[in-house]
Amino acid sequence: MMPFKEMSRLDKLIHEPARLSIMSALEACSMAEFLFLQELTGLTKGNMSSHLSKLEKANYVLIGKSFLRKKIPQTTIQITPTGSHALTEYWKQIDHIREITKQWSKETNIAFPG
Amino acid sequence: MMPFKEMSRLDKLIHEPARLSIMSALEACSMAEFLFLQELTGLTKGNMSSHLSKLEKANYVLIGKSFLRKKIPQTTIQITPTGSHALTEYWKQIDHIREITKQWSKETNIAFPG
DNA sequence: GTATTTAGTTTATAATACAAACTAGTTACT
DNA sequence: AGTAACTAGTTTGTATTATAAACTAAATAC
Repeated sequence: MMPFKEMSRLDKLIHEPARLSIMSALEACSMAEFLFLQELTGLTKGNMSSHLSKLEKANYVLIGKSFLRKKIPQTTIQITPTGSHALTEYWKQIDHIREITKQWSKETNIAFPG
Repeated sequence: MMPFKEMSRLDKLIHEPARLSIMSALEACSMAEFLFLQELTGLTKGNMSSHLSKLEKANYVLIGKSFLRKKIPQTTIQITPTGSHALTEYWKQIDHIREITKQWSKETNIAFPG
């Protein structure tokens, strides 16, 4: 069993820490504002913006632009079913990797103890 | 509670999938040869070499060069206590993040149900 | 009417993952 | 003996990308 090749198949769009935090936050809220999300994650605006663009391009999030009282721009972000599924799969994959790594480790330590 | 900023503190040297697979493999074997490790991880030689250099510079692995029958070069790699500790901490951090995210998620869903 | 703030986007830079090209030595072939 | 091809890596170049700095557009303050 070769668990290690599995790691290279991790969804890199989600694996990146900034995006992992965005996706995790969005999974918890049904909808979030740009600035709220920024505060939660501690990212700069520029950073937030570009990461969100990537997530949007992959259809992991839905971005809506509206105006508060027809004046102040407000960007709201939601996770899509696709994104939610991808996040779930990501954690499943992490769990799977850890499990089979542990398993392989046990076998190997019998072969090469100490 | 703001779990999401924690993610940006993940040890990036370990987080990178290629290196995570190297470190996981090394944690299982007490010592591994370059080529064995390459086969396990599915990385190219160039890739292996540069990732190992980075891990060595951080003192996460110990690289030893010897010659088989005084002829064929053989590189052996071991994880160091520092590296082993870093890997353990990495998984701990992942667990912690997941846990507090789940917690935060629960709270948030009470505030914004549906 | 100018200055500052708000809510983002775009651009530029610095880091880095990756593979291709290279090195140094070994074995195979004729 | 001499050349070709293989082995075990390393170094170099390229392409991607994470990040922050600079910019935009509109609103409010003075």
